[in-house]
Amino acid sequence: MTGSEIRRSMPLFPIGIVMQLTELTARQIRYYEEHQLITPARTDTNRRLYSLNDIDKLLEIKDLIDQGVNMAGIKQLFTVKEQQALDENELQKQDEKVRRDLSDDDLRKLLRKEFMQAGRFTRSSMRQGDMSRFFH
Amino acid sequence: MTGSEIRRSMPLFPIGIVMQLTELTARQIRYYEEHQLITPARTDTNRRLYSLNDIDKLLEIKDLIDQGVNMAGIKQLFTVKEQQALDENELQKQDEKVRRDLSDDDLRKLLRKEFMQAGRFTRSSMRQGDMSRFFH
DNA sequence: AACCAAATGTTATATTTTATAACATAAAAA
DNA sequence: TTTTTATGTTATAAAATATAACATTTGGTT
Repeated sequence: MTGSEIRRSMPLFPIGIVMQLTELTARQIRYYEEHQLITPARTDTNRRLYSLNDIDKLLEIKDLIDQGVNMAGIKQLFTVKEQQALDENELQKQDEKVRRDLSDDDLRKLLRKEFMQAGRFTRSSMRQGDMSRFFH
Repeated sequence: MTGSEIRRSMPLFPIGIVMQLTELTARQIRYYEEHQLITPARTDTNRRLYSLNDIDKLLEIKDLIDQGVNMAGIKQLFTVKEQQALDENELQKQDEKVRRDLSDDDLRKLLRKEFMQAGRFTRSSMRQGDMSRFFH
């Protein structure tokens, strides 16, 4: 994990600050947590502490809600994006490896990965219908 | 003012977080404020809010105190460094101007500024003796 | 040694913030 | 129309913060 990723995931902000930064109410922020869209850390005295990543997510949530997406939709979007990020990371690592040492076997693996990547968003990982509102 | 400077001066952190990040007690942090080494913002309900800059300063203070510097010394160091930063900014702006349009007059001004800069730390702005412990 | 001031600790009290939970409500979905 | 979803509102308890006063420690002075 890189340094900036560590900093971005460091639990720093109490809910009051997060309210200001996101212009969400405490009720909303806790509700989104209840629906597992974020999982802030806790102090040893049970106070929630949010990271920069959490705040980014909350801003994304706010945006999506404005666009009419519900909790389930947002959750799906997050898992898809998470998967994408992992795939892209994997692709990049593969690319680097290829640049160092390109074997037939690696090439096959790489192509398979990129194929999977290209096929994203056509099926899988989202149950059909849920996201149909995006494609009309 | 640049974007990063704005972010670094944004009041974000309540004192509890600052205590963790700096490993200073609330008493110490407030004491340094009492001596005008930092001036955190206040919420409309009188809670202190510290910026990243404040936190950096507190870490510097901690370091200097470990080295035996007292409040007055730290204050002097801060004003000197502040002045330095302003001078450097000024120098840079002059440099840029020169690159665009170098007149004899500007050249004279620039040289005078750089001369001043070189002579820093020999006298002035610190009363002799206060900082002598640094130069033995 | 006795003293003094600087830096920090400790304690008490009042206010503010946060957590949890329950009930209320408006808008969207079924 | 009835349900569900997202959010508001209210009450209560616990934690965090502000202020101020007094206590303690420590290094330097006399």
